[in-house]
Amino acid sequence: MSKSNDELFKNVISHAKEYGFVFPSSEIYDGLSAVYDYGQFGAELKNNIKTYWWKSMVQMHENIVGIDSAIFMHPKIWKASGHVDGFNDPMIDNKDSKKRYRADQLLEDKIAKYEKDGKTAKAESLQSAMDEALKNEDLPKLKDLIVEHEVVCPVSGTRNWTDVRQFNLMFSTQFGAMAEGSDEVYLRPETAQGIFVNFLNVQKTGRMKIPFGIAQIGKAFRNEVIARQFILRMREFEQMEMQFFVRPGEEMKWYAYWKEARLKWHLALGTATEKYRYHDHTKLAHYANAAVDIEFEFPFGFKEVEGIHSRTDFDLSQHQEFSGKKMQYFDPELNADGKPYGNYIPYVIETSIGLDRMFLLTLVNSFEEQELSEGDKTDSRTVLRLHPCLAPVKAAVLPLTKKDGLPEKAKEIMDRLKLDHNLIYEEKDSIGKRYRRQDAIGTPFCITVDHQTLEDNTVTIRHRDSMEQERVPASELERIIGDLVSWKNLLGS
RNA sequence: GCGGAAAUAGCUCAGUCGGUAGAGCAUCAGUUUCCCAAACUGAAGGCCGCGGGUUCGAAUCCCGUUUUCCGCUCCA
Repeated sequence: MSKSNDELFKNVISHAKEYGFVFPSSEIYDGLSAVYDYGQFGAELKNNIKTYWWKSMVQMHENIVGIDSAIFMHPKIWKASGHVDGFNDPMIDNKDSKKRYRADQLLEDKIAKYEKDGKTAKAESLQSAMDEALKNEDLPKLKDLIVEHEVVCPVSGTRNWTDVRQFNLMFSTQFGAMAEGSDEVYLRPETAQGIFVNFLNVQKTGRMKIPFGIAQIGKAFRNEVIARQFILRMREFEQMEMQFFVRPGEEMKWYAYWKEARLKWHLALGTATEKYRYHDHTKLAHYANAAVDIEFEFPFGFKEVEGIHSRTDFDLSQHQEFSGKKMQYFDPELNADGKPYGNYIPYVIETSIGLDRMFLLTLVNSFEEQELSEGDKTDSRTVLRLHPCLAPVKAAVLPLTKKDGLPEKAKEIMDRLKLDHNLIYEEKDSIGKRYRRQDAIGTPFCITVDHQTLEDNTVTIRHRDSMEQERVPASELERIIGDLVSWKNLLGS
């Protein structure tokens, strides 16, 4: 990270705290590692990002519906999804090189070496011993095998190993008040499974026809080995994701469609195109046949914000196998041969965006420290150039002074407009200072009531980005502000 | 998890040789001004991250711990 970017990121974090966007969790008790709370303006901004996503995905697509599934799910689901196996890795550290490895991978490498050297018998005996140990989750045995077969660290070349430890990335808790006899359940490590297990419910009750999508916004939990970089990687995080069910064989068409559509969603907010890039996966997860990340250039480099994955029929097939319920769809449409497509397990295209990352992206991208000095008068301001639809506060109503009946007039306007929008009323301090305070939280418009208002019932609207003002009739305010912050501006583009 | 750095007011930071804590900005009350950080007066705000130790005495020295940042590592 370059020094200026480092500074920028630190300033954004300070700003986020100082102006009530993000606080460290449990701060008065020294905080809890990698857990953060959203403050008064942060919660508003986050809600607006959710609304933008939900409206874009659900409201704007007649064939996409939204659900809200529970965080607790049947433990078998995580066996079916592969998380119980995939999220449990036996790890071992080399004390000299300080490198960490997956114990089973070190042994796999050793087996490969034995085979290459023609020591087939040794390879086979190690393989079966390792499989046995992994199956029984016998960690000391894995360590013994590493010692016995003289596995060395590829970096340091030494055999100075720690014990093998299990890293479970899923949080677990006891289901049922009595610890004894209760079952262990996991906090979901992803929201996707809540959609897959409701596939039949939604399809049937919603009379959904393929292709169709199910969207969801919700919390997920991962016990990351290391969680850092502010709210970029947290142990408790929120996902906004949509699973789009398609006919087998048509998945690549829809993959391409969503890849493009999702980037458009980001760019519609006005972010510079060069801040984004696609990152195509070459190494695919076990369930995917194509995957791409949409990455944003944070001050500390390009990082994944959203993923678009072609998940094939892996998840639904797994649930069909583990639950014994048929996860099929009957497609009555006629194919090229004039026959119905018939029964099949749909293929799935997933779009999954990290809400907290999108929040951080929005903060970083809108944060600007402007130099406004003129002549010998030094001046500057910090402004969040948020899209009006995302801004926590849509407008501030400000009487120019505290007397001459201006506050009364301003409150009258405030009472009318607050029926539609989240507003702030403020009469303390000079007008310039109040403008700057609103800039700092990204309020796009300031409505100023002055002496002329009392004469002809006009007010000024001061625009955050240009700092310019226009005078409009107070009676027109509802329409004008309504138009300026309307979702139409964002969804229509 | 390893290594490095840091932690003092809401924010950014100063604090000398170990002698009971300061600035700027922000906040609150008031006077004055009235369209882009005005000025003045006053107030509030601190277990110097936490816990031990050394010392007559610790923000300061030592040990531990927590949290954060950076680099590794991890991220099916």
